[in-house]
Amino acid sequence: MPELPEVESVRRQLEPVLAKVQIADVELRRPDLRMPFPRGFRDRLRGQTVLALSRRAKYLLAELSSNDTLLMHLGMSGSFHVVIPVGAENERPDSRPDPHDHVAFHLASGTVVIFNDPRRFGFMDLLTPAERERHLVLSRLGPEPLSPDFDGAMLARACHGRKTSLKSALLDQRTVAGLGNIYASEALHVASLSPWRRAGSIATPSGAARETADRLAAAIKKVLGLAIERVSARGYRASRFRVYEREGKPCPRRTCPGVIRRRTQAGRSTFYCPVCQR
DNA sequence: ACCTCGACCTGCAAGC
DNA sequence: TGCTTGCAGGTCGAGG
Repeated sequence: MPELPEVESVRRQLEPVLAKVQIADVELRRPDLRMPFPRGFRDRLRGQTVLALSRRAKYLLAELSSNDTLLMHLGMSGSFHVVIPVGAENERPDSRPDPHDHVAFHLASGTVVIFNDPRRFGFMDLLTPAERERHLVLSRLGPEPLSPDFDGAMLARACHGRKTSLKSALLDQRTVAGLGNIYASEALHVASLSPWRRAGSIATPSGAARETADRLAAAIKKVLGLAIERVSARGYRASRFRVYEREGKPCPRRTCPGVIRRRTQAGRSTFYCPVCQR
């Protein structure tokens, strides 16, 4: 489920459970997810204390007392759940273990943190400080959209000269980090911008497009900020979307007579209002 | 260098 | 009921 808001919500839930706690053991129930677990994964984690749990784009980073970083990605279907130890009388001997519970972190407190991922598009990696420093993906990620220094000027710079569509540019993690298929569509609707518009068109040298880039940057912040609140309050999916999965429904913009459409763009569904998004 | 496409893997809903 | 098909919120590598 995870775009930036869902990952941030997971981080907030997990942080108090993991931070300052020692990992007693790690159980790997299969050798790989999207890619194999690194060699020595278990041994390098055992006995480590998690100093902090942070997020960059859609990645979770657990800083360890060894100075290594446990890098985790939820892929398309990854989730964590926390199992707090209870008395043996509460055990359910008849319950089958979930076959998609792939990793179990046994904490010194007795709490167990389980990683579940049916599609196995997620992954975990263990990085030394040097590896983290020059990590090919991390080092190329674009700005954090919710950081104060992300603004229209920054977005315009990232889109300058690009011939791909605005939607594709937003999905490209080097442009802005953390948007996915849902919130890219949502942000474009808030900003009244067509998903098919050329990305470079919001960055003309004349500065005429500057207002457009500002509007889009503000829309991204708004959509993500709101989604974090909703996801954290109500659980996973941020319940109501403006356009996503709303094909055939009226455009939510007051006074707009449009009807939401869905079209495939770069192999993925794009939802938009053909009337007010230009 | 840039961009698009297919592949990765499972589960679920719709259609026949 | 059971089969097949298409679709799903992410990323990466091959190829144009």
